[in-house]
Amino acid sequence: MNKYSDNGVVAVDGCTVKVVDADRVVAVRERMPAAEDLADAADVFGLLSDPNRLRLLVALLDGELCVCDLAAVTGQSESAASHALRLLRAHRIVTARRAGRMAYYRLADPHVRMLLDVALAHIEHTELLHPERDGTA
Amino acid sequence: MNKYSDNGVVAVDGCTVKVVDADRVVAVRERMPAAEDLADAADVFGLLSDPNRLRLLVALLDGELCVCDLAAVTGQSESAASHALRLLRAHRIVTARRAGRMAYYRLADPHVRMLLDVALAHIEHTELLHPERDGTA
DNA sequence: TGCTCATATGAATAAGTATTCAGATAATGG
DNA sequence: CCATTATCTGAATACTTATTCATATGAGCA
Repeated sequence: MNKYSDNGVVAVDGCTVKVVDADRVVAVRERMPAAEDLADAADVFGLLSDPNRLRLLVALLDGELCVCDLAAVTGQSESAASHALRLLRAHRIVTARRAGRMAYYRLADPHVRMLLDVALAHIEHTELLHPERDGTA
Repeated sequence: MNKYSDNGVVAVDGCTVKVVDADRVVAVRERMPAAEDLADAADVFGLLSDPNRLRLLVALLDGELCVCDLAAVTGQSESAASHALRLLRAHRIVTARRAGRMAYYRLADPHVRMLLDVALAHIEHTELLHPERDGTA
């Protein structure tokens, strides 16, 4: 038995809160990542939560592309693409290489690449289960 | 050589758009998942993009918890937790089991579990690189 | 030098989203 | 039953975010 009992109270931010399984609450709280780390992770997920940004990143999985090609691939205006790319660049998810007046963007974050791979794998998997959706655009 | 040339135009939604590498634009567009699938994936990422929801899901990685324990673990009001859980439930990311007046929630989506695992692995990895942040809440 | 094109930016609007509070529902114990 | 407790819900507020349009920057080219 622990110093906390089930069906008791737990101290949260100084004040006490009623809980059902106090031991597990304490244990899970101890395993919870730091607030700052969770905020960072949430930010990354947030950047992936927009269909247009997601399209941009999927397009970049195979290698770099310039802004106008990215706009064409993702079906958005070049201005919208540029805004989106700026956001992604600010979070170091993509990097830009300038060649004359063109800017070539590429995926810079292997962690994001993994998340994209998981998402795409899931999409393909559901395609197999539910082939009523056409996989191409 | 393809029917499209580099530095040409590509048809997008009926109207033509200037591109630099027309072949790649066409190729990438063909590999792009369906809009609906991308929207679904973006939705899932969006659900993971809030720190409080992320905390809820991380807490559920080890098994089910009731609403008041989830509120305690994640440091939010029970009302806020309930709202968040409702959203997650609506998207079938968690499921609820009722036992009397308590509701026990659990992670229901293995795909989301994978995404959480990737995110947590990344957090732990950066912890090792930058130990200035304390891993516990 | 002046013109055009690729990209970037700012500001404004519009749309979406989180959080809170008050109250509703429904189950338990007395 | 009545009071209490756990959870849920709706509506209001405040906040964040996407999208657009107009314009700026800056490179190549005539």
